[in-house]
Amino acid sequence: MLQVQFIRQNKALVLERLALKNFRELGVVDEVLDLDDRRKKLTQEYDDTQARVKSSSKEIGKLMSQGSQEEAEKLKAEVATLKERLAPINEELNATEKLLLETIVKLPNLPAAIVPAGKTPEDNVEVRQGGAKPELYAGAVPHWDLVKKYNLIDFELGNKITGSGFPVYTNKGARLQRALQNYFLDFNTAAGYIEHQPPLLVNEDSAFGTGQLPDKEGQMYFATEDKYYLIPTSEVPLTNIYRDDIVKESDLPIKLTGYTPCFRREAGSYGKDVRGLNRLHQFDKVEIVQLVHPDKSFEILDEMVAHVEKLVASLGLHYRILRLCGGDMGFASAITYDFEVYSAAQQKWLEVSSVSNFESYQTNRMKIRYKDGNGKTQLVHSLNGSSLAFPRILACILENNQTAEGINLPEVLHSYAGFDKIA
RNA sequence: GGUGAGGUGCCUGAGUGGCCGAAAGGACCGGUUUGCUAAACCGGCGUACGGGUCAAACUGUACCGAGGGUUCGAAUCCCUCCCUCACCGCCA
Repeated sequence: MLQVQFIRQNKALVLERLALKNFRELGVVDEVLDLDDRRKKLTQEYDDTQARVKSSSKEIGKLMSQGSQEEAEKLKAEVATLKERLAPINEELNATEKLLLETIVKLPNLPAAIVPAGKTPEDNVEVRQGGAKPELYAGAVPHWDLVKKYNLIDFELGNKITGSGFPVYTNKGARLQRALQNYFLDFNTAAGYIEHQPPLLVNEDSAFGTGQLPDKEGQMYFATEDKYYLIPTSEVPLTNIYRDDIVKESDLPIKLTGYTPCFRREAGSYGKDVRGLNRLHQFDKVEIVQLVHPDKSFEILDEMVAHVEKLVASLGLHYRILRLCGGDMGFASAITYDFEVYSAAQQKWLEVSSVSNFESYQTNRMKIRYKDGNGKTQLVHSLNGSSLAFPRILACILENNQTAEGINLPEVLHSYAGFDKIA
């Protein structure tokens, strides 16, 4: 969430940036400031009164030990009066703080200066393309036909066991998943990311920390009995590792990577966009997360983009990198680059990675800080990116490398998969 | 799931109603000193939200798992919840 202090000092900028993100309820900004004023005033009042209660209480103790019962009783009566005043102040203060929090979390992060204006994906700016556009042979088909033909994925079986969007990977399809996992993780750890295997269910605090709560409950599966959320991405448990911590400045940057299944309800999605592997309720992803010094986050964002680009390129896929416009960015992000790979058989671009700088938006929620040279506590910046999400990568690998004789795997996967061709 | 014990600062650990934001030791930071890959000594060393200040200094309040209660006063007493550990049960 945004910092009140920052909003107070940069109100005009905040309003302008929020508008770029197509955030309409600009009145929320004033609400936040009013509530914060009120909070301060009540805090002052409460603290002053409480200070008097405390000093009187000490006095009472002294009087009693001196045997001055009468004096003590008089003071007790005074304290009782003060405490009567204290209760309603405290109640109002708590209510105000709660409302302030509920209000300020409605504000999305401010888009960075270089974020393009716009409302829809059409307004995203293409930064660059890479890889060769695949030429398919005449008999080429989409991946949902290929996986059937070669027995790689059974969607119907997933329907039977669970429901739609929960595919069963079989034979070389399953093995390929395992290959992707190992390849991606090795690629990330080679770049200094520390591998983690986090829980797949998280508590409410964690879901709040990365910005899934409030408001996005509907996107997550929820285990009601224990009040745990199934993670929509490993970003959630990975970033929350450092929740409420003050890390050493010298420990930055902290680089994490992890493989997990991801669970998304994706309520309301339908049609050709969700065909085959294009959109699933359960899918696999390797994530990279960094916690960094605030002065470095944009530099590191570029590094992370370059890192993911190398990975995508190594798979021989035709890709493009988009800088998302204000309207298409996530709620918590200050700037996001999307990676899309080209599916020749579907003749469309498929998003496979999203790399974002959240600046202090998440860390302010999670209270992830470091001490600067002056001993002052500062928020670190958080970033993350997919490196990579499996299903669409898999779809493109299958589709783009199909021949009349079978599917040729990208060379980097040969040793991981244990085979180089699906036939 | 059952029974028992317990949750105190970065760590260990003392503290059963006022003198406790909290002993002591360790770690860490700064300094002094000793001619040796280190020791000794001195000092510092929580967080949050206010006030104050150019910034500090300084200062108020809260926090000893969380929330509530008793009391003039709570780390200390009571209640609820959460968590940890041990043993038993069950089990990958």
